Order: sequence, then structure tokens, then C-alpha cells
Amino acid sequence: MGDVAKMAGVSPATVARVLYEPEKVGEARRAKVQAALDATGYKPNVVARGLRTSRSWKIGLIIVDGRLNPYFVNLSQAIRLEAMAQGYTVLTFQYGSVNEPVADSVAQLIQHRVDAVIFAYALRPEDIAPLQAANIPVVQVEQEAVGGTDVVICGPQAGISDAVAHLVALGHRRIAFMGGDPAAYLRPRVSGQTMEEERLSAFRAAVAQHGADADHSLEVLGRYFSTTGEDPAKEGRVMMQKILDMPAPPTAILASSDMLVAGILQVLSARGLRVPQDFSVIGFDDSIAPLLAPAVSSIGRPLGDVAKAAIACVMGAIDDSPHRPLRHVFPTELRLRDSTAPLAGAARPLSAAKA
Amino acid sequence: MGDVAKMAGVSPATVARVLYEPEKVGEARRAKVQAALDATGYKPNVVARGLRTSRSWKIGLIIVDGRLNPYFVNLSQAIRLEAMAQGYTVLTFQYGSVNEPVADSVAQLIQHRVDAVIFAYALRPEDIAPLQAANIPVVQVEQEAVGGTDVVICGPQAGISDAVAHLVALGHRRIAFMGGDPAAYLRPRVSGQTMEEERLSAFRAAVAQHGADADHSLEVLGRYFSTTGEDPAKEGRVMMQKILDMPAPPTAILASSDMLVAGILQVLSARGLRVPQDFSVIGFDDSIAPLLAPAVSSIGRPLGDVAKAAIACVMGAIDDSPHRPLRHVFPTELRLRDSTAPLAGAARPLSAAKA
DNA sequence: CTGAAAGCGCTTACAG
DNA sequence: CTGAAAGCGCTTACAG
Repeated sequence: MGDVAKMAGVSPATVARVLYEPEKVGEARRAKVQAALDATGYKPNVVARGLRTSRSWKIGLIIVDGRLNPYFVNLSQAIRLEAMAQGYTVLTFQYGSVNEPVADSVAQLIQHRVDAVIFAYALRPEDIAPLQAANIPVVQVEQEAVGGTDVVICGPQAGISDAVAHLVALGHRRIAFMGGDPAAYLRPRVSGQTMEEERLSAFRAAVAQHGADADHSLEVLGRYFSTTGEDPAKEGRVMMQKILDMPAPPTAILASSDMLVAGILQVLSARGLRVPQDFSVIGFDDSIAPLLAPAVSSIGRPLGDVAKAAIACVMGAIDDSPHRPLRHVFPTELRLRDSTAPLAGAARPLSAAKA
Repeated sequence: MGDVAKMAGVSPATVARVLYEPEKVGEARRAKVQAALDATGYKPNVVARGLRTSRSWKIGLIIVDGRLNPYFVNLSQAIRLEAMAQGYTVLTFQYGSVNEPVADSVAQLIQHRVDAVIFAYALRPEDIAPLQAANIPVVQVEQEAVGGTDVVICGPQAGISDAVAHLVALGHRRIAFMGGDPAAYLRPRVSGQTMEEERLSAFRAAVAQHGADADHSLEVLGRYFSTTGEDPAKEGRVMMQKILDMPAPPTAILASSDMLVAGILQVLSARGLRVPQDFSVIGFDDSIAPLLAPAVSSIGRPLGDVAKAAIACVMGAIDDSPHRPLRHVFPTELRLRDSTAPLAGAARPLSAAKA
């Protein structure tokens, strides 16, 4: 910056003004400075700038490790993209799915003086205490684990209802649900229902509404994905074995994550059951669904909107100090592919669905 | 820091010394300062520290978007983990697979005064010119697109040879190869062969060595994965259609990425061919292989070693200014799962393999 | 062993 | 409209 100032024959202050409030600089000097700027290709040191203005233009992101569930890669990219569009750089820290101590990451983010932290992770109240002490705003995405912060989540109801309706229209009545086990995810109850309760009750409501069999034995609960990464399809495989070994097995399934679907398809294929001819499958997250054979229908989220809302929360929280928590809830939607078909042997399934 | 100094009744300089060279501080004061440190929970502002020492402890990573190919998530995580273990924070920028202008990212990394930049991306010489001008070391991982920088790559030979040997031992003779098309990846020739040439010639050498059919019509070349993200299994599907429509189709295939395998399995399943009974498949990257049905054998890389080497290069380049380019080449390895089986109809395949 | 001082690169009231 | 000066939070020769 000194070089630029010298080259243009002005003070560093004037260079800074040309950079950030050019209208306050006289025409002649402005042109000179601009020329020097172009000639040197000078770019301000954002670190020094951040030190001076106490705005780092960095935000922290604490999120589930994308190797465990590629959905979180999609989410993280969406957030990163929107953050960059708004001029922010993102510092990402990744963790297994639950109960890991994120204190180290939080400490690092504070040391880096990030302007805000986004959690897409099952955090605990004590995890964000240091952030609150340092007056750094927190936004929760995807999960709502503590109260008092901005929240951006997606309601599973629309997607689940459409999925069940779709299966019923194809003639299916015995529809299994593979969901999250509240006992595996000890979530504090922040607002009404936990994510696991919300999805299960959305499923039950859809079953009732669309006329599928209301048989709770078809609900199998566990983890959404492996937390170790070795044998990542295992959770779904184990649960699917159990389901197919039932006395009266279902003809279709709605799983709470695409990772579970990976295991489901492995079991079906190993038992010689074809998808969708012999069994219909719908996933959740719309992550690896298009990569499976056949490509799997899945319930997706509007991640672009989610990311936009999250960054908007971040910027709002940075700007106005007295800030009451915002809450955005986006709908999920069913994205159809090739993993569902009319119930084998069902005569005229569409009319049956109306019966 | 001022607070801590005041609380301990010393100068800020002494606090800094307790933090970074405690042996130079007298016992009594050191204890006092330590007490104040603990009491306040003070953490130094790494931004200010970086400004003063001109060491940001940040490194940039420019890598292929993990949504396009989850392999790059694995690679990026491995690098991030090792970087963090060495005290570095990672700034990641992600791109489609080729020919995108990374200049923006490079400019941002320079503005953030990163200590080094790792490329896992097909960069072009002009992309790193600004970095070299700013005296920021560059390390290339996975790809070697320009000369003169440290390089950490994996040789495909071991994995490919083992894969072909494995298939031949199962009785397969007509083994297809789905590889990268040199025309799709216009790589400058930096050292000997491009990645595409290297893999293809490794395949041919293995075919010759282990006694499979040397039929070049079984080699189909294209892209490793979709660069748009929509219909991510399409590349493999299209190529696999072509392969199965050959007059004398193969009985097994080695694909150059797991993403291609996703499409391969979709085609096989759509045509009613079972894996591995009717067709054997081996992938490359060991990324989504364990998620497919059946779990697919794949050629993997020692990503932990790769990451360690990359960060070692980074640290070496930061420390000694006169630095001659290092070059690390790690071997690939075949990781067996459930996607290969003896050739159907082949009597005693193992002895046949020896014939 | 310790503190006062200078300075990393920038921004911004303040005075003119 | 412009420059000199102070200061963001830290580190480190320098002098004692």
C-alpha cells in the first residue's frame, strides 16, 4: 500500500479512500491512484484490514464429516458458495455425528476472530458458551440443538407425505419406515419435537392420511448413517435384514437417509429382490440417490434457499447487535427417479389407491 | 493480552514470552502470568500474530468439488486433518474438474496471506504465476499439471496390475477398461506420461503380463465423472451401454473411477445382469465403492500418507527458501469386496488362470 | 530476566 | 478534499 501511495504521490490514507470511498477523493488524485493500483496489481491485506476493523469477513462452519454422509458435502458447499457470494471466507471444521467435543474447533474459530459461526451439527449448550462470551453470533442449520440462536431447518412433512402418497398410489399398503432412533440421538427438546419425533410423526400422519397400513412394527429405528466410516452401508443393511425377516414384510420402504438406502439395496440385491419390480424404495437427503442402481427417488431440501437464509442470518446478526432469534423453516420435496413401481400383482394399482 | 498483563502485573512482552518461550521468564512471574492466563482463558489473536510474524498458519487448498466426485472429499479431509495436526488452518476453494479460471481463488488466497497453496486440481501455469510472484509455495497433489513445484501423486500400476491379475485368476479373459480420454483432459505433458496415458499403459501392461485378451476395442475412454453434477452416473452409463453392445462383450471391467462404476451398475441392473455372477466389476478411487450394491472392489490410494507428504512439502517449502522440487509417488492398492466372481461357465477358473 | 518501543498493513476520526 | 497520527493485537530486537 505504501508503494502504491508513493507511486501515485499521495498518502496511504488516500489510497485507502480510493479503495473504499472513492467519491470522497478528488478526480485527479483518484485517477492517479487508480493507475498505480492497476499497475502494481495491489490487493489489500485482508488480515491487516480485519485487525483494524475487527471484521474478519470469515465465518466458521462446524458440520458433520462429509465422508460419513455426502449430504453434508452438499450442505456445506451450498453454504460456502453463498458465503463467498457475500464476500465471506469459510473456515470449516468437521466432526463425526454426535457427542464429540467441538470445544477445540470453537476455540480455534475464536482465535481466528470469525464474524459468526454456523453449526450444522448436534452441538450442546456448553459448546457455544465461549462464542456467546466472545459475542460471536451463532446460527444453527439443519439441526436445532439449543435455543436462543437463529435457526434454519427443513420441515420433513411435505416430502414424507408426498412419498407415502406416491407409494400408496402405486398400490403399496405395507410401507416400512426406517428412521432415527431417539435413543441413539439424545437430543434436547428445544421446540416441540426432536428431528426423530418429527419425521416419525410425519410418517404416521401420512400413512393415516393416504390410507396405508398403520402397523407400528413396520417402523424400524436406528442411526441415519455410520459414525465411523468403515462399512458405511452397514446400518441400513442390518435394519433391512430385520425388516425382510418379518412375518409379513412390507413391499416398500421410506428410509430417513440415502446412506440407509445404500444398505437397503445391498440386502435386496443379495436376496435376489429387484428394485423397483419386487420392492419400492424412497430415500431422504437426495445425496447419493442418483448414484445407486437403480437411481433412487429421494426427499430433498432446497439447499440453495437454506444457505441463503443462513448467510442472511449471519449478516443480520453481525450488523444489529440487539437481535432476536430468527427461525426459517423450508419445505422438503420428493424427487422421483426409478426406484418405485406398482405393487407386483396388484390389479390396477391407481384405482386401488383411490379405494 | 493487556488484561492478562495487568492482572499479572507485568508487561505484555512478558506475557508473550510466557506463551512462546517460557524458559526465558523468571519462575515467579511465569507462575503469575500462567495464573492470569488460566483465569481469563486468554487465547492469542492469531490474526494479529500473523500480521506481526508474517506467518498466517493458513494454507490454501484448491480442489475438485466434492459433490462431483466424493473421492475429493476423502482427499480434502485427509489433507485438512494433517494440516490441522501441524497447526495449520485450511482455506478450501472448490471447482469443477477442468479449465475453470481459478484466478479468483488464487487472488483471495494471496489476500489472506496463506503460507502455501495445495492444488488437487488441473491447474494451468498462469494460475500459479501470482503465487510465485508473491513467493507463496505451491504443492500439487493427485495431479501434476505444471512443472517446478513439489508433487505428491500415486502410481496406478500396482493397483491396476493386481486388479487384472485378480480377474484373470477368476477366469476372466475379456476385460474391459474404462479410462480417461486424453482428448477430454488436455493435460500438458510434465513428466513422461499424463495420468490418462499412465493408467492405460498400466492396464495394457497388466493384460500382457497376466494373460488377458489384448483387444484394444475393450478400452473405452471418456470422463472420470460428470462435471455438472446433474445425472452424476451418466458418463459411466453411456460408456457401459457401448461396451455391452459390442459384438463380443467383455465379462469383467476395470473402471477408472467409482463414479463410473455407479453408471456401470445401473446399466447392468437395467439389463438384468447380476454382479458378480454375470459380470465382474472393479472401480478406482475407493470412494463410493462400499455404498454400491453389491459393495464394489476398488483401487485405493494411501490418502493418509499422501496428506502427510503434502503437508511435509508445505512446511519444508515455507522453512527453507532455496528449495528444490520434491516428488513423492505412492502406490495404489486393490481393495477387494463383493463385485467379482469366477467367470460363469468357466470350469475350475483358478487352474484355468494358471494355464 | 524484563520493559519500552517499534512496527506488521491497514483504517479512520481529526485537524486543516 | 487531504495528510499526519493513532491504534487494531501482537512480537521481538534493543537496551538495561
